[in-house]
Amino acid sequence: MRPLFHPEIAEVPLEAILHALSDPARVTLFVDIVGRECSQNCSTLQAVLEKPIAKSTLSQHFKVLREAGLIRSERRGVEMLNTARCAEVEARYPGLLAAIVKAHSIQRQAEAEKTSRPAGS
Amino acid sequence: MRPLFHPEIAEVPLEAILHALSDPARVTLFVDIVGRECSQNCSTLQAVLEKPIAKSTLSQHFKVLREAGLIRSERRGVEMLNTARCAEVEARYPGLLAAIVKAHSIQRQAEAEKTSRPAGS
DNA sequence: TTCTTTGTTCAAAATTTCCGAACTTTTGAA
DNA sequence: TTCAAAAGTTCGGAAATTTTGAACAAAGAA
Repeated sequence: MRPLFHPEIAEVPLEAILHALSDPARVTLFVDIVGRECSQNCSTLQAVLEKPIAKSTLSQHFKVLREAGLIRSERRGVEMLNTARCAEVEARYPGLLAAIVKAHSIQRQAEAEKTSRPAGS
Repeated sequence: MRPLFHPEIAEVPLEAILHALSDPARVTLFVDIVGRECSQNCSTLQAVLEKPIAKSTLSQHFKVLREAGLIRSERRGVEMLNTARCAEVEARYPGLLAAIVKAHSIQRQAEAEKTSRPAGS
């Protein structure tokens, strides 16, 4: 298996970062990774998604996050441990990831309130 | 011609905003609109793009920005005047647009320096 | 009216994404 | 060792999205 490619943040276009996080599944996975103490493998992380997706699609999503410089994936035995590269991205694009993670949280909160109060109350 | 649709920011998923700005042409157009005092029509704004694109593609790009709640387009005679909806987006997702606009500026700056100093100097 | 300018819509081509099947790598059990 | 299971990757075709030229619509000027 070819070694995984991890670009320097300086090599990653801003558009690639935004594209990586413009997918519902990917931004959810990334925010979850950011919020964890310990790195987790891909299959475990899939559990945070609302809709189940194919294993090959999940692999592709992790590749997109990795090549956007957002996560680092290390092989640990048979699994991959994924960690966020927040500090590196922050060094180049200050405030970017924090704003997106916060926005995601705000959206989740709004959805939760919408669900608990079905129609105008 | 059907009236243009402008969603409430609360109705726009975060992913739609990120997707709208994940395209090189769209983020460039948007950042340009944000930086202008006066609203501009679509054709004029096309001049800020590096690569020329088809008129129909440009129209589609503005539609994507509009439906992501990022710009407001008003018909003024035969042309469309576009303005950014920064304040509204800021109210829901604090810091998001500022961070992206700033990141875009940082990237432009880095590209400029790279061009003036071709290979390691 | 007729022409020009600006932007939209439509349908087909080009590109990207998703998924199932097959494959690789590593671990652990027999 | 050998075999099987687990976790991901790769590949090829199907499905979805994007791009584009051509035709169309609307407003204003001649």
